Amino acid sequence: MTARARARAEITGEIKATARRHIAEGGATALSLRAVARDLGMVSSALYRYFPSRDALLTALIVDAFDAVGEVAEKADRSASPGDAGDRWRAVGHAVRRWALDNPHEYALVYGSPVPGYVAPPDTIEPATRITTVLMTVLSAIAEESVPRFMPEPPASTAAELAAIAPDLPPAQTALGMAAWAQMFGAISLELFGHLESVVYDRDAFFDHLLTLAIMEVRLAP
Amino acid sequence: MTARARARAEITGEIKATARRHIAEGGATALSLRAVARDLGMVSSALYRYFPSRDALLTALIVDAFDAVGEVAEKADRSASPGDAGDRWRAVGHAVRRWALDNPHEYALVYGSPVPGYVAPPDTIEPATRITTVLMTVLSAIAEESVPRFMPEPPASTAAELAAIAPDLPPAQTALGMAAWAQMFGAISLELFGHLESVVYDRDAFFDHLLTLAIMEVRLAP
DNA sequence: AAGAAACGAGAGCAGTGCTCTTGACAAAGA
DNA sequence: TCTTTGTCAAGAGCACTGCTCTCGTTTCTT
Repeated sequence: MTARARARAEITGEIKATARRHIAEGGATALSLRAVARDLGMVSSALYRYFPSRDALLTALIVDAFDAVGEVAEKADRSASPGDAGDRWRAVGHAVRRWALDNPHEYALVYGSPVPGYVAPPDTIEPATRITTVLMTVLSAIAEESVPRFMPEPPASTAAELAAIAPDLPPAQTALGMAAWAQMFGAISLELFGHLESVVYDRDAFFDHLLTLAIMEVRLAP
Repeated sequence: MTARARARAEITGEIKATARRHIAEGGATALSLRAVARDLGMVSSALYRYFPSRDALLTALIVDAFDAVGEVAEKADRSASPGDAGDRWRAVGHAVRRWALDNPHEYALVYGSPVPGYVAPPDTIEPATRITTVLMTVLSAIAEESVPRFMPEPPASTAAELAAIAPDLPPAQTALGMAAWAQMFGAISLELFGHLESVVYDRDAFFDHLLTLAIMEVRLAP
């Protein structure tokens, strides 16, 4: 590796790092090539030697974000008890949520609304499958575990809040209602933001089935 | 109502209409006051007589979008069989999804990532509760209905696709897995994009309970 | 009818992405 | 070792953005 190639890799990394910093505190539209260049003590045009356009820089950051959330999920899965599929699921879920809360703008970058005019290049779909693989693996393990049928009660603090929301319903049922809500919302967002199109094709029927499942839980509550 | 007030209301409506049109085909960041003004045959500065800033115009559009999706939900609920809570739920779900697919950028405006630097003014929270009210009402009705316990099978087309995704699992279980996935994703997005903070306070415990519920379904499958 | 308020138009400021040209420097070939 | 070749930072410049200010003009209110 020549000195030039090394310098190039280093500068590319610095550009991505400061760009990520800017996005972290202002979101995607706050990403300004000139501002990044200013922070690095170079002139804006010099930046085009490393990224052909603003979108290209954004794409690189999106790929990194997909990779980051995928790694978070994999790590959480590994750190959970291998035999307990439920523990694995919850570990992954909490880890992904933690990452999302810590990096809200990066989460929005990959799971929020796509940047207008931006079309995901092929480079992004491979890192995107990383977390999908983890989730599918864990869910398969859960499906193969046979556990007694019971519907868990929410913990005391949650139960109190749920009682405040719907005083005339048992908290467990309200919790299932919010789960149904989250599920519906999540299904729409997954479909709309393009994380489903390569998996499910008859999305009308699929969504209808999901809606049915969502309220089955509510009915199973008591 | 004076002629001036009438003209003002009319022009305000035209501005919002063309702004909505621009957003529909380019997203929120494609909303340019100058472009809107150009389309209306006026100069950009004149537009500031009607909206004090770009964000104010965006806020008006967000309020309208919340109102639109709320009305869609209410209308769907009314058009369903009043006695069949499950039918009401599915009608609302399909209607909201339809609206989201028809108006993706407006959906992203209210349920996708918030525009950077944009903080939702108080005006937006009241229209935002409209759909929440509908969903809670329907879910309450579902909770009060007593129905036999059974886990519905996915329709044939969906079952085939699910079998392709996970060949070694029963399609019904794969469907429940994707429902769990959508639920987790939806819960994170709801929390992150600020549609939950005025409802749930101990979000850590709440999210943990949701995660548990999500996989209960998977376990209940066979 | 006179004053006040609202209005549209225009110029101008600071910022943006991006392109093109210029000169300096390093890496390889003769 | 000298020369060519390609890469690099820098600067000027274009078209665009949100926004502010000023200027006459129109409309409503008193």
